[in-house]
Amino acid sequence: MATIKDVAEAAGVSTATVSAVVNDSAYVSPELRSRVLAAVRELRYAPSLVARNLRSGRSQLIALVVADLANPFYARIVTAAEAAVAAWGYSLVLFNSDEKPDIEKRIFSRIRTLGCDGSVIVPVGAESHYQRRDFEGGAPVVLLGRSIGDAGVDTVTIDNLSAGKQATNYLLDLGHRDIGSITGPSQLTTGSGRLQGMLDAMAARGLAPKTGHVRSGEFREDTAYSVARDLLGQPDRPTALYVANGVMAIGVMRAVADLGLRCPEDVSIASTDTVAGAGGLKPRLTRTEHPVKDMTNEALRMLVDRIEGKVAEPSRNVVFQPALVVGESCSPLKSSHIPA
Amino acid sequence: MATIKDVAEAAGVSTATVSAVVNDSAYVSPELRSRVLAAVRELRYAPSLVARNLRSGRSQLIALVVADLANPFYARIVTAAEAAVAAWGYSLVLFNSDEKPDIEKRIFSRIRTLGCDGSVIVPVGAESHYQRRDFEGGAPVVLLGRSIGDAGVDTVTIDNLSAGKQATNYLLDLGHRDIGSITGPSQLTTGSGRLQGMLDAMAARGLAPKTGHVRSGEFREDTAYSVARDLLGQPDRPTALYVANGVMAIGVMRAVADLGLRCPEDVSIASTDTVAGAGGLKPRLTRTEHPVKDMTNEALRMLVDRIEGKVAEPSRNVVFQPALVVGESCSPLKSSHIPA
DNA sequence: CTCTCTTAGCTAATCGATTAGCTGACTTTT
DNA sequence: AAAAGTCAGCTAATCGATTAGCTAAGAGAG
Repeated sequence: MATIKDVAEAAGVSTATVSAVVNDSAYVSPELRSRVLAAVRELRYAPSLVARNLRSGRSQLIALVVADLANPFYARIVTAAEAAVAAWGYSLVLFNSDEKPDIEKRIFSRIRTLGCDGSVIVPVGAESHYQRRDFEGGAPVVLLGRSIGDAGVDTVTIDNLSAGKQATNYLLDLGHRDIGSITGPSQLTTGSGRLQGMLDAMAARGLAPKTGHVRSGEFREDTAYSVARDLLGQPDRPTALYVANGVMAIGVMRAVADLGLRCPEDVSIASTDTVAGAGGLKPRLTRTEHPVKDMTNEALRMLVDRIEGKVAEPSRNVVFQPALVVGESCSPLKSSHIPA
Repeated sequence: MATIKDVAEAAGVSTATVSAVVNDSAYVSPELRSRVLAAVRELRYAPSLVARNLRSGRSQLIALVVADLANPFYARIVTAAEAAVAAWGYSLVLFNSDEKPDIEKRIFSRIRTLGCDGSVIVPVGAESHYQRRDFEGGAPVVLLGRSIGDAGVDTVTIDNLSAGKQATNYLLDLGHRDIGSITGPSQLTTGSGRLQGMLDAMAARGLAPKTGHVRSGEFREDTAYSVARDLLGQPDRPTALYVANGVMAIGVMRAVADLGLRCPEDVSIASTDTVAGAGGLKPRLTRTEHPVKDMTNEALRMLVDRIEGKVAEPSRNVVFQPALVVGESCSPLKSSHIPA
């Protein structure tokens, strides 16, 4: 690789002049300018980002740390982030913390040594992990997707409460009163928040799920399957179910089919899904979806603002609203279901 | 960020000593060593990769360029690559060429200026794009997934011929003789290769598909749906179909259902799929799968070998074999199908 | 006691680019 | 004609780490 010195020598000028021509940062006479450009072409010179970075303290790199690359939700974040990062003129360095806080810690130090200009992180650790000191002296950070306690950093999250509310209200509007739920783990905000939203929606109409009609499916397909099978096999099964995520919805649909029930005729299913589609299920699911692309774009916009020093505020928290997407998995409550 | 100078000052030693301690590259007395380590911890010093880079000419970065991030196949490559790259002590810089040769070209120059130590590329351009001169003077490259003409670089590909053969042989072994195929675009090796394998397998038993029983589904679900619907709606429909990829298989299954046919009772379906599962279709598909993880690991092993100068050969081409995964979408030919 | 050998740790050059600040030629002003 | 001003282009410092080569102190030999 040719260096700026080679070019300077070939053109019979100083490196400063070459730099001025290449960056168009100072006036250079047409005579010298053309000699420099000729030498650049001749030697196929491309300025080394590494050297430029050392001087400027910038790396043009933005790190993205996701919790589980194999999960389609994060895969979509990666897709959106790559496009956004490229559009802002940076390159994307990708890390997978695999839901392990200790791996995440090692990644953080790696990001520091790489000199990344900033990072978008889907946090996996407990709140304590993200106290400001962890980022102190380092590059700006935006936390994406999962809400953790206020760590004094920018965050972009989803309104899980609203997701549960929207899906449940849809079922309520169809006339359902006996609604059950397959929930996620209560220690995750994605689990507890959505359930709380569902309960809030019902409470707003003076209702509450029957005892035993709210079960944890652990965000897992197999668990959701067995829990749903048990719940729907009972004589007083709910007429509708709110399922707190997409993989569980697949398990629930399987349970419905295996019990000889039909969806939506016998039971209405509404869910919250992080990504579109839930694997092309047969009756397309009525669900709330996360605006993954918008969220990711916003996270990167916030990050780039910080990197380029355009923001003064200490920390901003943007909350996105999920969107209700109506499929064919819900039907109005049939009169036969209405108790006498 | 603390620099090596700050640490040297704090510990009362020279920068050379700090470097020696940090890199364990020379003997340092326990006394000084501990003072240095204390200062490192105190100042949260992490050596700047940028500076180290400039000196060593290495960047510890490996670029991965995929053709379409939104495609689950490439998403799996990304997942496997991130893990492999991390295991080798590098970091992954991710690019999406979006199937566009001109974007790919820009990415190549970006990779050069970033000073990446090497790249794994899923090529999208025509052969001419990858002639050796494009990489000349640059870092080592391994082409992954798609085979292009011999460009003098290392490649890791899949045996598409074998994929078509294996799936078709399975159908033949079940007694099927009238087998049709929904193929991909013939200009792609993944399209033409798999079809050729299917034809070869039949020819090996003195058979050939009937006229009109081989149709192009363009690797698209909707096209595959309408083509399959047309093909299977005819009175002399084939008893079995070989579908050349996973998304098309979803379309075909939908067509089967919409025609009131049952799989595998009325028609057997075997496919080739790049990733596992094909979205959890109802009768699980019998298919050939790509060993994505193994392929990606091998590509990175080859790349790291080159980067670290362990290989002499001009170029190596590794071809992986697809694996047949038996599901429930194929059944033996029923006697009613056998012509009198 | 002097000379040589060893070696811990330091000084300073280096990687490639940017840029503050200087030089000297030329122009303008009085 | 001398002083002042302008500015194209150069010199050299700088970013942070590594490392060749040097220094000086201690050990061992004679």
